[in-house]
Amino acid sequence: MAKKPPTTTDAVKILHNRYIKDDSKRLESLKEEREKAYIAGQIYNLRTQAGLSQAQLAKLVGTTQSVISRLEDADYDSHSLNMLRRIARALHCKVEVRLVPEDAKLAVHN
Amino acid sequence: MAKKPPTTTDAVKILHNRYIKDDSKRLESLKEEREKAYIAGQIYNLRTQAGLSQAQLAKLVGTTQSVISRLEDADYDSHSLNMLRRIARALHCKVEVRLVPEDAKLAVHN
DNA sequence: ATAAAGTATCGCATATTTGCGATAATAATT
DNA sequence: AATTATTATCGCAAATATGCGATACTTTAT
Repeated sequence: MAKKPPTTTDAVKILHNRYIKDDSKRLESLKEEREKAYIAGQIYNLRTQAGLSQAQLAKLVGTTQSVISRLEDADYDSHSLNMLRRIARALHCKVEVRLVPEDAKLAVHN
Repeated sequence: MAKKPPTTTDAVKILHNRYIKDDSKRLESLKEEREKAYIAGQIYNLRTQAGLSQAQLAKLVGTTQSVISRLEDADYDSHSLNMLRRIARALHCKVEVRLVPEDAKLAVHN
């Protein structure tokens, strides 16, 4: 749906913003951007914490380095759940997908 | 990756098991099955709670009834995040994706 | 029981994602 | 600074998901 924006972003910066800096500014209409950047960041985090290079993770997943790089691109938003599950499996994780109401005063308990 | 199993399952039964019956039996190796069934269930729940038919939701999403039916099939596991986001938007939700460690003793607080 | 509304399933064209090599760009090491 | 390792990006073929009409099946209402 969304086209790849012109600028080249890297997940590291996004992660920095998310975890190191205080995220005081919450632009209302950017939830999706944040979410997809967050996915990229999760993959990056899990991979590096596991001490793996993109090439190494790629081998575990059964694909190539460039694919991993694409997944860690914060601008990339065309994930399939299958791919995410493959990544997750290689990193001993599971994928949780939740459709959470936007305007919920109180989230449904789990 | 996973092939569509032979049996025809419907999300309602899954939901019933999940919400009405007590889920005492937790088969260890079926987390993925449960997760993908859970996605189907979430869509079904949100749609019906919104008082929409599949055809009505389809129109909101910009697709057809059969596509919605496919998404609510508990056996369907080939989602794309883009499609999930479209569904979510139509139902005033947002999609949250988390890669959570399998063997975590304690989950990271939200 | 019939009709109507809703849902499931099939088939195939179209669109999108992945596979993957090649190469450029960065970062790390020596 | 020069290698070497790592990551980013491009291009296109192959695989997979969606679009969507048709139709069977199911449920609900009359």
